[in-house]
Amino acid sequence: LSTLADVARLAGVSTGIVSRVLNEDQSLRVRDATRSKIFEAAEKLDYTPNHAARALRRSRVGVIGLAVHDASNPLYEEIIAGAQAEAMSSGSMLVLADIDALATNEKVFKRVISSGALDGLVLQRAGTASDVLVSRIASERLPMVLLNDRTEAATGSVAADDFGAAHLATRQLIELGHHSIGLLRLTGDHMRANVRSAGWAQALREAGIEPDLNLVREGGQTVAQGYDGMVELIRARVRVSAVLVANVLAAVGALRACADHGVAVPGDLAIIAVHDADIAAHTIPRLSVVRLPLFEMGRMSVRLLLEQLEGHEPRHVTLTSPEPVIVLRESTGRVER
Amino acid sequence: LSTLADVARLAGVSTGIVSRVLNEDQSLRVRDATRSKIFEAAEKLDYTPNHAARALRRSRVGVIGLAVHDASNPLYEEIIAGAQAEAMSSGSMLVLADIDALATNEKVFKRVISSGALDGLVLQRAGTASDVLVSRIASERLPMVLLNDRTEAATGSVAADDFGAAHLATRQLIELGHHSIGLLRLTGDHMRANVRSAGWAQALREAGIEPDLNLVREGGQTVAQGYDGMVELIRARVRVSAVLVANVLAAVGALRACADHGVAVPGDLAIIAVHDADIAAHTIPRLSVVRLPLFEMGRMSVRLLLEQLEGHEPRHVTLTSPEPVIVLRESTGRVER
DNA sequence: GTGAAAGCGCTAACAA
DNA sequence: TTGTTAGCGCTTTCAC
Repeated sequence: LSTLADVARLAGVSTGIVSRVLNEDQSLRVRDATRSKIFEAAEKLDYTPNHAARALRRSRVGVIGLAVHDASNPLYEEIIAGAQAEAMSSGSMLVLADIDALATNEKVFKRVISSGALDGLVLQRAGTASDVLVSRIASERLPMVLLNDRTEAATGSVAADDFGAAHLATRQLIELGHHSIGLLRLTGDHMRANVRSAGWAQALREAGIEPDLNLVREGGQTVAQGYDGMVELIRARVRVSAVLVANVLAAVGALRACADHGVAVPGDLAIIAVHDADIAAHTIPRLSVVRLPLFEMGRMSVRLLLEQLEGHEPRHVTLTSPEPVIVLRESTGRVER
Repeated sequence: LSTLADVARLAGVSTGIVSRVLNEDQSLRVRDATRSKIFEAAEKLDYTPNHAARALRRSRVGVIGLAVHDASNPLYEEIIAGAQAEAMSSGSMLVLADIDALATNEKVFKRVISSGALDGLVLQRAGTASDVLVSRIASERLPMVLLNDRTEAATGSVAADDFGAAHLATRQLIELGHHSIGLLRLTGDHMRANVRSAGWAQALREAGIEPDLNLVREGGQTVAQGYDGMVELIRARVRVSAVLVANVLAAVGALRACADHGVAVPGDLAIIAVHDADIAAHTIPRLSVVRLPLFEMGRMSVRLLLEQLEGHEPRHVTLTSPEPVIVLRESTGRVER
């Protein structure tokens, strides 16, 4: 493979200018002829700068990490795509990691983090033990930004309008005529979970309904967890005519639980979920959901990280636009219109 | 952060031995005292070798890429986990990429590939245009191994027993008493697709049934594609009492299509799918599937890649154990027993 | 047993 | 406008 020196030799100049020309150094005045000689030579040799050498020299590798729980959750698809897009457009490479996998091997993780293999890290925490470990280790060595989770001041964060989404969904249920509205909340004590719960409560209060904690269960964020949560709720034999499920996948499981227990959806129980996904349009019945700007969130998270790498102070941004939007399908019953 | 030189200074030795001791160079005889001084110093300074410097020197970065279509497909979860595990245990880092995202930006992709940022690439192709582009570019610059897809000789490959899986599933259907058995095949003309189709055909022939191509449609590998495929099959008004769907997610969509068209599953139509996933146990009705050793496949793929990096010839391996296993749930009807 | 030194490919400060 | 040079942190050969 060809090196800078090869290009310089072929172009008949020194490596110094080749580097500066190829990197489009503005503060450089070159003869046009030289410039083109260099470009031609680079083209001819199919020159690509060596990653390691550049990283060593610049002490910046151009790689940023995105660590999530359960990377194959379809929800992350959009977040990842957004992050990917932003990373690409700034010439960086995005690498995906699973938080639990990272925590499994603390040794390796520490090495990766401390070795300068990454310039920074975007983290989607969920309050687990792995989270604590991973973010403690990472935060003392790398710039970080947190997704939907704003505990520390020293790291950036970006939050979607989780409150608004839950609020909107709940209000929709109320408008449909429901009074006893349950909640399958995200599992754990973290910002996303709490804020979505708060949106639910607030919407109820605004409608003059006192939120009833007996109608709340943990719904998690997987099909299986959603199933279990709904089963609990059904077994509790409380009066509910509608439920807000804080996560689509959980809602898929919840649907199954209803079917297993003879609860008709939407006849006996209306269901609406937070987040959209391919599958939500194909369940029986199809799921009504509220859609959040996940792509934007991914994009913003790496933008904030990049800012920090430029030396700016960490920022906290809450995405207010595009706004959460309701997608009405079958699980909330037919809309009269 | 501390460097090798720092450690050497603190231990009162030269960087040379520090490097060799820390890397456990066998061909080195050191005084035990020296060795411990070095370890202590490294410990004290919390020394971690710099990734870039080491990569530059060794011309090996310790990073291997895994590129798939649709990374958030739950099927990949297992493959990825397996690959991850193998990579970790050999001290490498696995980075995930989406083939279509890569193909989007040929420039960046080429740069990543040629810059030595990756030691090798594991690729899950599906016969798309992106695939062709990506694998052409990559194959001339990097060692590669293909998942379930064995076209070239110059790259390694690992295949699951797709034939066996499809064969097993189809035989199950036959044993259940079905004669008219349809197929929702994977979209595209690639090995996985063709081999699964072949397994279906072969099982039928063995039972004295001539495979009927009128009963075959494209089912793709997403919920939406499966939906469309099944709709086509239903609209064709052919006589089918059972269908093998080549992918679970597609089967989820197929279920929806049946519901939409008044086709009762398993009453009117039995369905069995290839691959298992969390969701298959939560659909209505629950999906019967055949499970393939995906984790093993991921693991083997990076093992083969690592072998190539050691200078061995590319190998092709077909995973025969563990064998495909049937998981009977509801979509094939109750098993008499 | 251990040290010295060269050099991987690149960038940036300084000279010319 | 271009060339020269030092050095990023590490590994490895060769000398002592």
